[in-house]
Amino acid sequence: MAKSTTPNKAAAVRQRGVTMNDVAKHAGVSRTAVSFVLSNRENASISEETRTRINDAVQALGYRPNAGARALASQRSDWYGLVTEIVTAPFAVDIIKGAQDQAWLDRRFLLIAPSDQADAVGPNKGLEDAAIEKLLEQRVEGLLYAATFHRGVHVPQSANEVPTVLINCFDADGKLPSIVPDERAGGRVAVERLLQAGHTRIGIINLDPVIPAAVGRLEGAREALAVAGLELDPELVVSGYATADGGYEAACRILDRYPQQDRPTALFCLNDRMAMGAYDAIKERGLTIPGDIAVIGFDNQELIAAYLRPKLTTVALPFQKMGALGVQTLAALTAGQPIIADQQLVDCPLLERSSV
Amino acid sequence: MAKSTTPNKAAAVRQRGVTMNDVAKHAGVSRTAVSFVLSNRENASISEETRTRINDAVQALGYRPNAGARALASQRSDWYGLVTEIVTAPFAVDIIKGAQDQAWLDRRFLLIAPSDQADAVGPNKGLEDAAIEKLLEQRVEGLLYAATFHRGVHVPQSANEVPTVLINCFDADGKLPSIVPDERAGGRVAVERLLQAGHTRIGIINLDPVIPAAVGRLEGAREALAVAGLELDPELVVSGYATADGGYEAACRILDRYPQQDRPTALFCLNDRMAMGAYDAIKERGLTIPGDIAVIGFDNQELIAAYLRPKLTTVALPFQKMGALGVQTLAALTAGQPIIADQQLVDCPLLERSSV
DNA sequence: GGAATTTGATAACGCGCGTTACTTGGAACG
DNA sequence: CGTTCCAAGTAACGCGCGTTATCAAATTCC
Repeated sequence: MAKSTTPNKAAAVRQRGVTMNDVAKHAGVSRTAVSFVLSNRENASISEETRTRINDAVQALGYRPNAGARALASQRSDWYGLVTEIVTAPFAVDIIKGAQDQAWLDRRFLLIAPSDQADAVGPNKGLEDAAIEKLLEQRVEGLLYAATFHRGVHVPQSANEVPTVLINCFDADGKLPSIVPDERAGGRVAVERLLQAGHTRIGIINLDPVIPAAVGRLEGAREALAVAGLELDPELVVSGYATADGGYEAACRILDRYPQQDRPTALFCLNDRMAMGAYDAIKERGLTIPGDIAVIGFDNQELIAAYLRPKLTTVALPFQKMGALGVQTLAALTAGQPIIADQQLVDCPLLERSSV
Repeated sequence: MAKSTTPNKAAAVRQRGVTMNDVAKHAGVSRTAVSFVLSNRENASISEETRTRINDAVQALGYRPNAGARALASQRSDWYGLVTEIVTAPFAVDIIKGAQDQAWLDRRFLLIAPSDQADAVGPNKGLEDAAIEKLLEQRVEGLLYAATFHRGVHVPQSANEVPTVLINCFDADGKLPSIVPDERAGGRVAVERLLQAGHTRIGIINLDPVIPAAVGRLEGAREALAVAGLELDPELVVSGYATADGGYEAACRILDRYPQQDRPTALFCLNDRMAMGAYDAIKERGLTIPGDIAVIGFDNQELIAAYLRPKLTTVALPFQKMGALGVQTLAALTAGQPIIADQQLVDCPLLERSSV
C-alpha cells in the first residue's frame, strides 16, 4: 500500500468539534444570536426565551469556544509572553508563579519562553531573539522579561513592538518600565532588627560589591546604623563568593580576627547560602545561634532558611509580588493607561524565624 | 467629553501588522504563492526567481506569520497544555524546564495552567477543571499533567478529549500513560554505593511508609542488601516527618539506640531535607561525615545537597528528563504512533559528592 | 390610522492563512 | 501543425468567530 492511501488514522478520526453554527442550528437561531449571547453584549436585543434556548444548546452540545478563532476575529489575544532565564535556572521561579496567578485572575494566558541572557555569548546566543520572535508570532499583547537576579539587562529590539515590562531587572540602555526589589529598604530592615535585639557590633558578609543587590543592601545597612548613631566599620565588612563555602570562609575570617570581647555579636549575611556557611563556622567554634552570635540572611531561599537549625531569620525577596505586579503593570500598559512609575520598588519583608 | 467619543488612543493607533497579502503585493505575486514559499511545500512549482523575490519581500516588510490564523486554517495548533501544581509549589520546577526545553526543540509551545490537586477540597476546588477547560479552548493538541511528588492522581474527565500524559504521578483510576521515577532502582543504587564503601550496618531514615517514594526506595534498599547476602533489619529503619527536623529527630533516635560498636556506620536518608537534619545530629555528637558516619540522601535538592558541608552524595530525581520524556511521549501520541509502555520508569542517577 | 420608533433577530463581510481546483503559456511529441 | 503535457502560478473556498448593517414585526406616538 502506498503511503498516501493510508492517512494517519488518529488524525483522520479526530472529530471537528462543535462550533457556533452547530449551537445555532440546535437552538434554531442564527449564529449571530449565539455570538451575542455568549459574549453577552449589553446592547444586544435578544429575548430571554431564546437566550435560554441558546444556553441550553451550548450545554447540550458541550460547546467550547475556539480561542484562536476568537482572537483572529477580535484582533485581541488575551496572551502575554514571559521571557525568562528562570526556566533555565529556577532560582527565582516564584516570579513565574506570581505572574501566572495574576494572569489567571485577569483571565489571560502566559506564554513562557526560554531566555539565556545569562550566557548571551554562549552556544545559545540568539535563543532569546528567537523566543521573542515566536511570542510575537503568537500575537502576545505584551511582554514580561524576568531575570534570576537583580541586574541591568539589554532587551532585544523586537521587544519594542509591544508593551514590555521588566521584572527583577532594569533596562540598561532604554526606558522600559521595571519592577525591582527595594534592596536598600531590605538592608535597612535587616540591620534595624539586629539593632533592636541589642547588637551594635555587626559583621557584614558581603556579596560581590558591584552588583545592585550588594550596593543596595549595604547602603540600607549604613542608613540603619546612621539612624542609631553608629557608623559602618569597613573592617567588619568582608566579601566572599555567594555560596555556602564562601560564607563559611568569610565568617571564619571575621570571627577569628578579633579577641572575644571585640568580636561581632551578629552577622548580616547578604544571602542565605552564605548564611548557611556562616552557621557552620559559628557552630565549629562552639558558639551558639542566636545566643552567642545572631545571624540574619537575605533572599529567603525556603529550602535553606526554613530548614537550617535554628531556622534562619532573613529578608525575603518578593518574587511572587514582583511577578504579579509585572502582569498588572502590563495590563495597564496594554489598556493604554499611564503607569505609576518607570521603576517600581517592591518591599522586602523581614521574616522572623529563630536566628536572631 | 463623553467616554465614547474618545476611544483609547493606544489601541486605535496600533497598526495592523503586515500580512501575507502585503507581502504578495510587494512581490507582485499572489498570496497563494507566498503561502507556498513560506511553508515550503515540496510539490509546489515556484520558480527560483519568484521564490527569492518573495523572500526578499518578507525581509523588506518584516513580515511575521500569524500563528493563530495559521492554526485556524490548518486545524493544528502546535500547542501542548501543561497542568501542574508545580506553579503553586515549585518543588519540582525542573519538570517545567525539561518539558519546556523539549517543546522548544520540537517547535511547540507549552501553555502552562495552574492546578491544585493537592488541596482538591480546599478553596480552589474546581480551579483544575477550569484550567483544563481553558487549555482545551486554546485547542491544545495534548495535555501534560504533572505532580510535585510521586503519587496517584485523579485526572478530570475533560482531559480525555485529547491525548494526555502524566508526569511524576500515575492515573489512580484509568489507563493514562505516565512517566515516573524508578524509585526502586534509586534505592538500590544508594545502598549499593554504601555497601561498596564497606558499610554493612546501614540505618535508614524513612518517609511516611505508605507513599510510593518510600515503598519503592525501601524495596530497592532491600534488594541491594539481599544481593550482598544481608537482610534489612527492621530496627534500623526509622520513620519521621519529611523535614530537616524530622530527619534530625530520627537520626538522634537511631544513633543513640546502640552502643558505639553496634551503631550504624552509614545513614540512608530517603530525602535530602531529612539528611540535612541528620547532619546536625551527627555533628552534634562529635562525629564526622563521612569518616564516622556516611550519609546518602535522595532527591538532589540542589540548594541543600550542593551546599551542605560536606556536600551531600545523593540520588537525583530526574525531573528534567521526566518533563522532556513527557513531551516526547505526547508528541508520539498526537502523531498517532504507539507508545513504548503505559508506565515509563526513568532512572534516578547517583550523584557522588563528599558524604560517603 | 398612518408614521415613527423599538424589539428581536439575521445576512454578510472580514480576520490571516492553508489548501484545492483551475488556468495559462510554452515545450515536447507524433 | 494539432495534441499532450508540464511548469508556474492563481482564484476561490473555508477555518470559527466578531461585528456591522439591515430587516421584519411589534409597539408607540401624534
